[in-house]
Amino acid sequence: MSKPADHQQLFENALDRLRTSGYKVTAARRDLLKILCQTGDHLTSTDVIEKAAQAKRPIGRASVFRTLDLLTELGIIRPTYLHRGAPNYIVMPENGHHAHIICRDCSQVIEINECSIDEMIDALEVRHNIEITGHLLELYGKCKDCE
Amino acid sequence: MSKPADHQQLFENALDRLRTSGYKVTAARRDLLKILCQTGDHLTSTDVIEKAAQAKRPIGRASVFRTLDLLTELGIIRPTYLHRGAPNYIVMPENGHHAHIICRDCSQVIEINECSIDEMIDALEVRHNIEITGHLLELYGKCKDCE
DNA sequence: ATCTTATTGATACTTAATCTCAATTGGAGT
DNA sequence: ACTCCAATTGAGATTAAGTATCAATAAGAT
Repeated sequence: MSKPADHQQLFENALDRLRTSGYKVTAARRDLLKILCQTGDHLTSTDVIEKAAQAKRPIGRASVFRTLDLLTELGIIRPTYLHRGAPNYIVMPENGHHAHIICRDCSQVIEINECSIDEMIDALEVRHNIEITGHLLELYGKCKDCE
Repeated sequence: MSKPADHQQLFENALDRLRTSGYKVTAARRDLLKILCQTGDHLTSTDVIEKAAQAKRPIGRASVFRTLDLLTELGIIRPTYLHRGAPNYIVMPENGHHAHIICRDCSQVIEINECSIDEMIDALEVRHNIEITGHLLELYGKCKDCE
């Protein structure tokens, strides 16, 4: 079980992962990561493009998509489907665990911090001979407001 | 723990869910569901559009998108982001459980049938006062071929 | 068999994402 | 600090994905 990391921590860690993976830490990537970490979860690419365009040091459209792809590949962010249309991106913490509940009626998203599937993951690693480095658990249900 | 339902079972069950939700069981919806259930998981909308166009009784582009949206809303299918670009759709079984591992290197998808997070879900239902009807568990790692 | 309403398909349209290529920049090495 | 080179960027063109409109059709209730 782990506490949610604060924004600054997430940001620093993500930068490290970029660096140690051999990619350049450019102004565009730094600024974009800042946007993602500060704003919080569930931004669409359009959201990010908008924010990036309004920044003091604007980032181009193509670079936003490229960076989102790169960060996804590195496991730093993760696209997920909340509503129709474009994916929403979440920033994955260092331990790679993220879980939320989506209400099927109102699409409200409830973030979950307690997550105890570690034992199951251990078993899967052995059974499939694979090293698991992260997960996304999405739960679907009907929230109390929608009952 | 549950066995994976066979295609026919998935299909019949999905039709039932459509019907009991008050939607008409049209030829287009039936054919499209058949495509989804028979072909298996991880088709993109473009894949489905192609298959639907080649069928004996072709289904129009717009109807494919409409039906994919409807089936998603009903929890019968679920978009996920495996690679870049458009989402891939998976057909959710009656029990609403789906889990897979995605290799971060080669994007290979390993389906998982054993899934033991039921106790955890019970606890979450109580804690968040919500009824959970399904989940998607995505695990990220590096498969043996990519080590 | 009839009727009502949901659904469909064709087309036009909007929005999202990708490609290309010259200009720029991070950072390794000197 | 300075130089250099490959990685990265931005602008704009292009392609692909998804949506809207509306007359025609079909499901299924009576």
